[in-house]
Amino acid sequence: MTYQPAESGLALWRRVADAIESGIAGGKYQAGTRLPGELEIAEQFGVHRHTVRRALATLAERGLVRAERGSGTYVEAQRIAYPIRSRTRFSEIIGTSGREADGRLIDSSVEPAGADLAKKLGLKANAPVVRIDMLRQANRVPICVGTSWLPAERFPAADRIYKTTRSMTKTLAHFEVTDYRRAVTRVGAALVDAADCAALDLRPGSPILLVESVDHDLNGDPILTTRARFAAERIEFVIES
Amino acid sequence: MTYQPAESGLALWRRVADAIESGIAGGKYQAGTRLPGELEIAEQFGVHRHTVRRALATLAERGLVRAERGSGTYVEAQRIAYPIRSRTRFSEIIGTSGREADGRLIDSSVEPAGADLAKKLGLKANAPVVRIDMLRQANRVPICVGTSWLPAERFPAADRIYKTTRSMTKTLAHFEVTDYRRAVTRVGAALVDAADCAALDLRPGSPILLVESVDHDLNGDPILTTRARFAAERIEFVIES
DNA sequence: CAAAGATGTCTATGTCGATAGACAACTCGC
DNA sequence: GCGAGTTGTCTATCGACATAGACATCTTTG
Repeated sequence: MTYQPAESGLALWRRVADAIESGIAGGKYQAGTRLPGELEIAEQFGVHRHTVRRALATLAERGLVRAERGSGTYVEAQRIAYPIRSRTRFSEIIGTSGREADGRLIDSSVEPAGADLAKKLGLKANAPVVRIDMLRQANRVPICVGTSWLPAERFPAADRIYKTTRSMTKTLAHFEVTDYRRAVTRVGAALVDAADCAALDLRPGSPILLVESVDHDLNGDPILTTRARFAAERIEFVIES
Repeated sequence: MTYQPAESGLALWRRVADAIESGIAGGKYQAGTRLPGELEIAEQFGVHRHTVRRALATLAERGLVRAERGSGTYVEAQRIAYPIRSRTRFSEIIGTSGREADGRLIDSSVEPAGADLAKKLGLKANAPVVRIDMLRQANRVPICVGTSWLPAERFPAADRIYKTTRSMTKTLAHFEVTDYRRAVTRVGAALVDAADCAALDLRPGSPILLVESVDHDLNGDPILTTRARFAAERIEFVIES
């Protein structure tokens, strides 16, 4: 065989890399253990050793594996557990895992709410909302990018507060909302697009977790809805019922 | 420019296809609406129109969009909402959405539990468990493949029951477990591997949702743990807190 | 120390991916 | 009915992808 991309649009080395990465994510190759040799992997996938080398090179560059000359290639990585429950706070979760949480404001504005947004926040159509685009990191590693919307009437200039506090919890506290609850979370998966690719420091074709959420205050009134994209290779959601 | 895969291992047309698919999943292009013209998309991504055409062709083949000659290309798809709560039943969820649920047994056996598995099911190390590999469909469209494990002592020959009932709920009912609860669910995302690619009828490089779950009976004793891979393009999880 | 086995690097060759340009066929609005 | 704008199809060119084989360099084991 020479070159048979089989209509998938994925380079062969990329398919091999993805398969190994899946193996690591799925527990087939555990952290610290040694991967099979390059020749063995090549035989397993029915490809040339050079193709395997290219796959491993990209995994090594991303810090997922580490090649040791003369010895073998070893698994490095581990995902952060991200619990989703009624009390879900980015900075708390990251902090509890022993990492330093950070939120950067990318852009913001006040806009009229579309139909979908107004319904989620319990507002009249075209009521003003504050839009906050942000990038969240753990130990300087980007975890997710996303957009939050808050009712502008109740939370005027929430974006300016967020810019200085770098935390949504602290921003809400500014408006006397000392506690709030996650009401609903929707989780899907997709492939990263070009813009997020740069923001999250991912490769094109990496999987991302799409999250859409609504938070209520203690009276049950919606105060915040968010659409975020998480780097799937760095995060795993945990839901306890 | 000629050919610049930019180290990603993804064909350019594939990156464009993924971006458009993300746009559909993320709500940028809503169902029924018209996509921008081929030339416009080409300009937007800085690629040739042929490249865009190839991207759209694959999306059309998968039923995500529909091209109308002389007029434009239109969005078709919509994902199934899959609620995750303490009462989570595949057949119920699919049935409620107006689709026909089906479960096919792929393989099964009785094995000693590994350390991880024994802990999840509250068993002693190496206690026997029934392993059930299955493929689940909605209207004959594959939704997920996965493996369930049950304590073999309490649920002997559970695999044979599953084979005939094609439902885990009915299988448990055979053993006088009329009700049970989801205790914990872990959700991640990855890229599909070769085996699941065939089973789920996906293209290589498609994103999948990884789900690991544990169910308890009403006494709080673990009775069932599952590791499943869902086709992300057909499903979206909903968590209400 | 020596041999086996692992990763690292080089050269060469055939096929596919992406571009470029041109034209056909169809839809819609005026 | 006509023209602008859209999707559908063709030919040609050039660089990247995958293969093939050979050899260097390092680690581990006996």
